[in-house]
Amino acid sequence: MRLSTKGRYGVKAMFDLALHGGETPLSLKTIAERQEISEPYLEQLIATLRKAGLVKSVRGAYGGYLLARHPEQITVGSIIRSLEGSIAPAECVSEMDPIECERAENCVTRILWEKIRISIDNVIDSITLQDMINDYDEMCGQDNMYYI
Amino acid sequence: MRLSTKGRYGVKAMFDLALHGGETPLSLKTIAERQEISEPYLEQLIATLRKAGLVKSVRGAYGGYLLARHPEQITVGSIIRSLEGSIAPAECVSEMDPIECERAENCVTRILWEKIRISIDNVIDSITLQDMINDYDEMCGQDNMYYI
DNA sequence: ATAATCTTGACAATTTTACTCGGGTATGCT
DNA sequence: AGCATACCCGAGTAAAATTGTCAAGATTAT
Ligand code: FES
Ligand code: FES
Repeated sequence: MRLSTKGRYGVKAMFDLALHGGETPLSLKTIAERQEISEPYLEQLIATLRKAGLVKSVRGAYGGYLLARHPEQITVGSIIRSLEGSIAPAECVSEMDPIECERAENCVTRILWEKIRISIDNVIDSITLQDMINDYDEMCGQDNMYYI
Repeated sequence: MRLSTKGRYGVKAMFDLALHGGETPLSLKTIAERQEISEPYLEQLIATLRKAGLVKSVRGAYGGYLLARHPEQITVGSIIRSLEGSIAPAECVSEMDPIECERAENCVTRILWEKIRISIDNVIDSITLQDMINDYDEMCGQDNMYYI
């Protein structure tokens, strides 16, 4: 039940965009260096995020990436789901491509996997990038340092 | 965020023991056939469950496995955790072997992973094998058939 | 023009998963 | 005692997923 680096890096990159981004785009290089992610790898991930409509890209010199929406309108659920697919403990309870098991209608464990999936969904869909920024501000509020 | 077959088969096997087991032990072969799991593979898994103190074994002819405790005293959390390790979305928030990331004290995503982990823990620790049996009874209550 | 940057697709190393296999050990039954 | 039925243990292995790398092209500010 570990999230792969795709999902983890993706959230980190999106958080970086939410924290340091604004009107002017952030280059991939900047994000990759600050979050310590391999640049060519992040390239792949952010391409997925772009296709999912979570970031906008600006090509050419001084280009880069911008959040497609405001931080309070982007949930970590949408980020993780776009990079990892449905976060289902078993394929048969996936929202996107529910591969049916045989004997599915009589399967008790299926009920269990569904409960777990729903619980995860509830958490990740209820947390937005803005919530993370708030956590962040609270975390380094006293000394007013600018971490990461 | 998919559970591996270890966790899934483990829960299935334990549920089988809870449903069909009793005073006399169930042989590995019986469980493996009923749940459609490779017998030598299940052998590995149940060895882990035995070491975790979730099942007792009876060696020799007419031997097999028994639940170590009553179904209402065994949570699916304990089963999954013994087979898969801590169900942490990132290593740094694992309960068992929390491999610290660098910059951990300033990491915002860590708060997120922790929230996810806690939510999963809450679900799987609140569901026992007895709960699954109840779900099962309810599921095939009308026609009184004995599935699986 | 040119440098910076995104875009795309293919490729490769490493790790994990999901098993298999072979032989050993304990126990009930006849 | 001897045999069949089980559990017990450790090694090995093929396939899949993960985690990247790399090269060449397209776009745009300056
Ligand atoms: S595990 Fe998929 S229906 Fe039972
Ligand atoms: S991801 Fe582990 S501390 Fe940030």
